[in-house]
Amino acid sequence: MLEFAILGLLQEAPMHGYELRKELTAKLGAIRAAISYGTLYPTLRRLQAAGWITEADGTPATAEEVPALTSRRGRVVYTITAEGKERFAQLIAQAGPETYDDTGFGVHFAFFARTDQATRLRILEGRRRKIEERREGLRDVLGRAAERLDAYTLELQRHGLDACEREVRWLEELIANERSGRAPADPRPGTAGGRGDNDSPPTPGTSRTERP
Amino acid sequence: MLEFAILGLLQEAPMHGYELRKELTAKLGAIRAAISYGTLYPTLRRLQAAGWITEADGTPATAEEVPALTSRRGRVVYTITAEGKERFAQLIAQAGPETYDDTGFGVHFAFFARTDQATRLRILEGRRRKIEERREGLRDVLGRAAERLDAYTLELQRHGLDACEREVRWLEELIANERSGRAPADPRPGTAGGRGDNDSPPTPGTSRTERP
DNA sequence: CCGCGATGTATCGGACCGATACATCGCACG
DNA sequence: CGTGCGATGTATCGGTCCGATACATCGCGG
Repeated sequence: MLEFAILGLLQEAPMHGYELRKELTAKLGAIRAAISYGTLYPTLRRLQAAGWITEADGTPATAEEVPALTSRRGRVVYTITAEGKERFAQLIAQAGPETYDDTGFGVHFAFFARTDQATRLRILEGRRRKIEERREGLRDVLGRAAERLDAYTLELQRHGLDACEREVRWLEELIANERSGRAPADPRPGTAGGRGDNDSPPTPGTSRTERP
Repeated sequence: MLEFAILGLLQEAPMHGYELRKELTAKLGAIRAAISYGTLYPTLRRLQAAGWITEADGTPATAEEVPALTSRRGRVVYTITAEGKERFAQLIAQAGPETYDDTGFGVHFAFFARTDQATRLRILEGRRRKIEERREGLRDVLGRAAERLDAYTLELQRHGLDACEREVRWLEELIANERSGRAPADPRPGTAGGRGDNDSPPTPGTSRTERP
């Protein structure tokens, strides 16, 4: 999961670890807490060993260029390689059941702008399926086993059920939008959006079309 | 976390591993997927080593009928000990910041029926605080960094923000109920509940008052 | 009588977290 | 002028938990 996110982020710009974590937090703040360095740095080394990213010292390696108003100390800047981009595309294409759990889905969704429409649809529908199953499980418990559980546990289930129903509806909307080729959260024309500025094109292609 | 849940469940009845997992799934289905056996069994052994649970063979031990080869594998039934109950109470009393993240909060909440009111209140307020912080972070990103992010990422943040606001409201209700001594999800008298049967007393004491 | 799904116990590699350590930089405050 | 302090930055370690896998028993229908 983290591997996927790093590969995705480094395609926007080369970064060092600390920066990577901040960007990760900004992008994934809705679905998970800040990533731990205890995970980040070992993962970076793993990706580097696999040849998917390369390490470049932050200090002016190319002689006099970039006087660097900051840092003499080794800030290690990572850059994604061609193999890394390929790996990222492969991870998207392979997106399977593990993509449907909470974290996996969120991370993949955050990089939908780099995902082709067919895969987006597949992931959204897989996620919906999974949430529907969870919802049915909760309904079962609330219906059949209600008297076995205490009031607090029941309240927890109710809250969870509500969240499930809400997410299913959200996914339905996204799926409908996806099928009609609109951008996410782009209401069908005629409904006032409320929020004025919505740039970002209808995200038509967005596929990353590697060109060697 | 799992340790806490096991100790809590075994106070209701002795169980073997498989059963424990099913009960765990029923009770925590709203907040997390089924627990893995790769976690459950090692944890059970750890708890046993610590003296908090004891192992008892499920089959009646008829003398020296020891399984020489592939004979009847005993279902291992675990029972909580007095030390285990004490440990559970201690875990509740110590409930700190780790209790405020998604999983930690959910698990503790599921055992609120075994938690004294003061601690319930403390946990609910800590959780609310944490969600409020997450909410502010999301508002920040949506406000300040919106143009840096693509439409999908923004949609994810909006959905997350909505979930945060919803959870804060839910927590407010629970806190208000808690302060007034009502049971959870017990609307103030006068509002029709819609759901007919709501047994479970107002959960007045519910404290487990260990008596040495 | 055979297969098959539910029940049941168990291990192993790997992902990820939280605490901790340490070093540099800019700057506010005395 | 220096001094401490918060942000930046890299790194390790122990521990929790997951997912895949393996294996054994039981009841049931075909």
